[in-house]
Amino acid sequence: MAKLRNINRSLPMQLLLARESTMSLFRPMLRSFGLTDQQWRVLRVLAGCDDIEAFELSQQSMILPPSLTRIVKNLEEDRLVKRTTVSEDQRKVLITLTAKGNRKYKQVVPESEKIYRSIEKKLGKRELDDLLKQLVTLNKNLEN
Amino acid sequence: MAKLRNINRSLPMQLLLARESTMSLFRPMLRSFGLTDQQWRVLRVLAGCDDIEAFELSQQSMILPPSLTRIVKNLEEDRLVKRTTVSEDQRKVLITLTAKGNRKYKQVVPESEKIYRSIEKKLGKRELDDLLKQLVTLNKNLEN
DNA sequence: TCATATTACTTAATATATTAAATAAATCAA
DNA sequence: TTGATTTATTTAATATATTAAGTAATATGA
Repeated sequence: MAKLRNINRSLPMQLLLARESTMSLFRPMLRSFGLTDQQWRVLRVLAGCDDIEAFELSQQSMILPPSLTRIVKNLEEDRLVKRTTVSEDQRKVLITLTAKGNRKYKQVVPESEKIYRSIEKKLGKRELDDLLKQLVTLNKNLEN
Repeated sequence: MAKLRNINRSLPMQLLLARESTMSLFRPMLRSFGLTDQQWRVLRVLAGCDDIEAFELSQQSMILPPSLTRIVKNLEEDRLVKRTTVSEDQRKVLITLTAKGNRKYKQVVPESEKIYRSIEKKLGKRELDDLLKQLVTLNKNLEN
């Protein structure tokens, strides 16, 4: 009978485990700021630009459009982001960070970096850089 | 102002992207068998043992207990798994694969391996093994 | 120009994730 | 032995993921 590979040899499983191991270090910090993982991904992208179209935000934050619709709605209710429509193309929606959103972002950044440096310390900077390089290569080679 | 690292240098983001790139290759196949990602993770663990306690299944499938409760309930409605309670400790629940569940598992395995080999071909076996080794190390070093 | 197709986003439906609280069985301590 | 604690699982509440369908604005072509 055909047997499936062991979990230790399964790329999808090891990636899932790695993502979880890593995020579990950041999650308590994000929650202490009242943010979910996904909300933070959105704020992070928005902090890197003046404004951005919904589709582009979806790509960069790796959140599918239907989820993004609700996440942005919730962030808007918290006054962290603002939505406007583009007059030249009324289908499009522009999303921007509010001043409050920017303050929140600036509060989280140093805490996030602190955690990141603790990971660097645990793994070794060289090993981490090497792993990152391999992941970037993987992602390049698998993108369809 | 403190600036956050670029996404290309963010381990959590690259892991998320890698997991997505990889799973997007398996997902259509799993859906064609009427399975979600998580349902497949559960079947896969169950196929490796006669029966298993809910907590242990939760660990091995990397699904939190509350999610597992519903996933197992759905799989039970599809007659792919069976639940029984342990007489020595009535708190515990044992989950087993049914004959139907085992047939489903055996159908999926060769298709899954086929996709895995196509990934090996795209990335190179040596590179893939190396990446896996690094991920296993990462997971070992970050487990609390 | 006007029907058709495409684009950008939203809504809907079902499944899963996360955290907290609840339940019930088993264990422990006085 | 019994009241308190712990363990194993489930329920509940809110947030997100995934796929399909819907809506409205824009672009395209005869």
